[in-house]
Amino acid sequence: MLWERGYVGTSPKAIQLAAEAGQGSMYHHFSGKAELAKAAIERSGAELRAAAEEQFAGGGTATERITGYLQRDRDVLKGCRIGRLTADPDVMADPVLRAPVDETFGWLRTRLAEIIAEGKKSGEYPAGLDPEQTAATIAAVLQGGYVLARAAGSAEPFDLAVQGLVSLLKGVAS
Amino acid sequence: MLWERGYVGTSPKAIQLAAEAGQGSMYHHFSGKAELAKAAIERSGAELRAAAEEQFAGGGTATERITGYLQRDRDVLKGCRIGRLTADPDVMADPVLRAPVDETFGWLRTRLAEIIAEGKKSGEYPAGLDPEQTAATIAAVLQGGYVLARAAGSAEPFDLAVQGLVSLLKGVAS
DNA sequence: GTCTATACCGCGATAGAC
DNA sequence: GTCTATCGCGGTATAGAC
Repeated sequence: MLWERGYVGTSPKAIQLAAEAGQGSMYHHFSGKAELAKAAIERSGAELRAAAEEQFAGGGTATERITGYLQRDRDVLKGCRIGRLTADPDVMADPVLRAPVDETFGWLRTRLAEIIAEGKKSGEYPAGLDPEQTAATIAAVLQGGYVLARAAGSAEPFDLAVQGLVSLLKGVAS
Repeated sequence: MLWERGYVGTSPKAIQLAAEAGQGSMYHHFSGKAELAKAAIERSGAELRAAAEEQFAGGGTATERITGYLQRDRDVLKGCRIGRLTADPDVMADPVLRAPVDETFGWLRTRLAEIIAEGKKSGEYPAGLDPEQTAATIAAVLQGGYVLARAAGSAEPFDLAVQGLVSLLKGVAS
């Protein structure tokens, strides 16, 4: 529900209805909306990391693993579960809720930078390529691709952006 | 206010307070929240186009104009006024509100593609570079850069992503 | 054209019975 | 642990006076 409607747009009552749980149950197990959201965000972050690592850990060159990650099947029009939360004022205002969002993208950028560094070591990428910068660019293309796709009501801009990035990466690869 | 709190997070009452206008005035000039938001979104879209065109129309090579646009001063942590709306369920669900968002990004991608096509014509970029793809990638890096920056609570990821993209572009340019 | 008053609803949380 | 009842608040809009 966070994914579809965001934090502000999701009410405890709606959650209870979807979970077929009563008010009392919810407030017995969670102190309130924020704590419940925290649990949900941490879970989504863990799932995102697991899904990404599946691609990263597979064999192949750095470019192969990165393009595999970029081009894996995605629910493009629904956007990114974690990324969409950055537009939620209440999430951004609460350090406890922002933390798991921050950590997830921090992990992703670090992991991508490692793979690019490996690609440099193996001679796949030129020595001048900056791993941190390139990692941020890759993560940004995905997040921005979701934004463009949702704006257009079509997955096309996402696919174009990803293809454009892959072409640029192949352009600098030896 | 749309920029800071989004559509769902902005109430008519708050708007009236900020504008020092009464309820009656607002409902006399606008049929309701949606129509008011439509006007605001269209205005933001026009401003975004004007600001971008300022960079695009300046002199210089295609790469210079694109990097000028990418690196211009931005309120990174506040995000993109138009892009953030793609996370708003009520905006996405209403075709009338989504239309100006769609048109703004449509215009931006088209304009960037034109500049890249000019760069190809002048021999700055290789014939194999796809203008539409590259344009989508550039727009996505900006939108995604905002997302990463807001997640991190720092402009750094945005700057890294932009620099990474500029490096890749320069890598394929002759 | 602008004002105040009012209406209706749903949010987020609490209270206290069972 | 779960239930129902209730609370106070603010969102969104309308009514009708001025």
